[in-house]
Amino acid sequence: MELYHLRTFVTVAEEGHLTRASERLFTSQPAVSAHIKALEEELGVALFDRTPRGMQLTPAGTQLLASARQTLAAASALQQQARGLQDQLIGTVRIGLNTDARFLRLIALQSAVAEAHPQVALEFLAGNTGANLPALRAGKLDATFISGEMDDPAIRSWILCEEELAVAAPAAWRARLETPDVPTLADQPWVFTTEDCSHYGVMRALFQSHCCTPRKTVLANQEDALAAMVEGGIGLGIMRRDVVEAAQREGRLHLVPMQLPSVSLRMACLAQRVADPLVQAVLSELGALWGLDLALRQRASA
Amino acid sequence: MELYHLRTFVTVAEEGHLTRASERLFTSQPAVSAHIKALEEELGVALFDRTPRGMQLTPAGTQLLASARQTLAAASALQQQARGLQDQLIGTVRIGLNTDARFLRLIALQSAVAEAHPQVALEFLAGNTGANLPALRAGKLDATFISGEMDDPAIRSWILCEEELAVAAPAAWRARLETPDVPTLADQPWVFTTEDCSHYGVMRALFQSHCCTPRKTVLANQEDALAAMVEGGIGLGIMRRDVVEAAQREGRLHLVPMQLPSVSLRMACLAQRVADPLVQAVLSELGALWGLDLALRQRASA
DNA sequence: GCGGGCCATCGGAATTCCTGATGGCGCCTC
DNA sequence: GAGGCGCCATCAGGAATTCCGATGGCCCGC
Repeated sequence: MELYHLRTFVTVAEEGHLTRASERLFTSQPAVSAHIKALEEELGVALFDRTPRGMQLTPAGTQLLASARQTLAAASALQQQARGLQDQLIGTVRIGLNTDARFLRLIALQSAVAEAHPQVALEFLAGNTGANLPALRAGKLDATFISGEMDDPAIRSWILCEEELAVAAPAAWRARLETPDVPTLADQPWVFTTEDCSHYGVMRALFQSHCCTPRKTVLANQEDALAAMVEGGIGLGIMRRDVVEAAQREGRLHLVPMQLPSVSLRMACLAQRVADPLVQAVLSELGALWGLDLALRQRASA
Repeated sequence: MELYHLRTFVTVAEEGHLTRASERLFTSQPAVSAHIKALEEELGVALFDRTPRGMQLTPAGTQLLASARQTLAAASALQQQARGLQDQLIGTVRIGLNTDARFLRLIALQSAVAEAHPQVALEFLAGNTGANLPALRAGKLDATFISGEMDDPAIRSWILCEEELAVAAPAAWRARLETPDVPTLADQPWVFTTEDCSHYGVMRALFQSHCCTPRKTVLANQEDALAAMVEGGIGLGIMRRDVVEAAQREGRLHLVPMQLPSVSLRMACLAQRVADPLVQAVLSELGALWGLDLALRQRASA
């Protein structure tokens, strides 16, 4: 039995599904299946019941899950303690992104961290809110930018700023969208994001409050792709207001005059990693950049 | 970082010596070196100072040693908890031997365990007190028979019986050893055992109390080999009294008329494994065989 | 009855780990 | 001062383990 067996066990227990667990663990489904099989054989206990709908913890599996978490927590505590003992902080911090580098002030962050901790490497990993949270939970990210609300007690997050959103339309649609009402907008084709993206929630809330459903034309889970499709005339989309404004000035997009609620841009990490010196290093410099006091604090109010 | 890294770390810390640690871990010295190197690189901390005399824990290594032990203890607790949850006890118990199977009542033990726990396999691994204790500490044995005193708090042991010992001589030496005094015996050639064998301690104590030293002719660390050498006329040796008596009746050995102190035959296991259901299964059946009440008890008085 | 979802297995590839041999360094003895 | 020994680090090759894409079996829903 090794720690990777336990990580797999815990992840499968949380997902109830081998394929989803393999995605969180960034490995393949047969690998996850083999980990569980090997662990069950070594422990001599069935951890899961296999059902057509997925993996269901057995009573024994439920009892052992806590011990597995304790073992992983002890190992994690050792790693964190080690980082506190380093002469100079050494390591790599993998940070998930959910929007463009300039908006997130990544260059300044990189410089600040490099200045304060020469032996800490940052890895900026493109993603989106929907992919980043699972990767964070799976331990594949050390911290991540996300947008929207966050109420998972296993995750700590700090609000960096409020992202103001706007409805973007192809420049050619300007005339027919001077002062549209919501049903008129719903009747237009839309470029959707994935459901786990905060923009999607804003869009859905908008239409639900007017009892109508937008026509989904296409889906794009990257902001660049969404912007390109809107500019290309495929449909409407929700983007950050400052981006739409800049594009409108350049004649590439039309900003539909409508007020949308903002979403909170956050920096998030696992609650149990908050004390990790590597995470602290990033939070500290990020806080300085955004004029905030991030650190070992109560979780920001949702 | 996996659990085998931590096992290596703890063992090297205890031994202060890569080669000795590799022997305890039943692996090779380069493998142990690589484990430590990999762990130090991952943690970003030097765990040991390399000296010509061996590996010396750094201050950071000393601090992390406790965390490593906690992690291993948590993993071990999970495994024990799993065994308690098995429908039927499943597993293998590796038992170290230090004398012949008949004396240790192994056949009866095997039958009793098989009857009570059909899915528990016993592995009887030949050894001696000197090799068995390191193997037990290294986790390569689950339990072991040993002889002699035991004062290591990390090990629990139960006295099964007192082994009466006797000095055996080649049958041809009968005439010159009718009623020998100790200096006379010391002047004879002797077949030694290794120093970690309890018989060695008895022999040394005998001569030290008379201020003389026996002549070492040859060394044998297996009882069979020792018996063969004594029968072959190479020298004297200390053996179990019942074995010498049986051989004398058959004319193969001469039992030198002299009283020796007895040594305690014990069953030992790691203190932290006492609660392990597999170990409990063996102790329970063994206790029934020897008419004793072994189990979750205070350690037997030394 | 058919298609889809889910997990288990297989064979081959990739990666990791181990081992025997060997080298470098420091210390001790002659 | 030189040589030998002890100890750890490295190397190359082999062994073992793990991973992955493909595929099969079973169950469920339409």
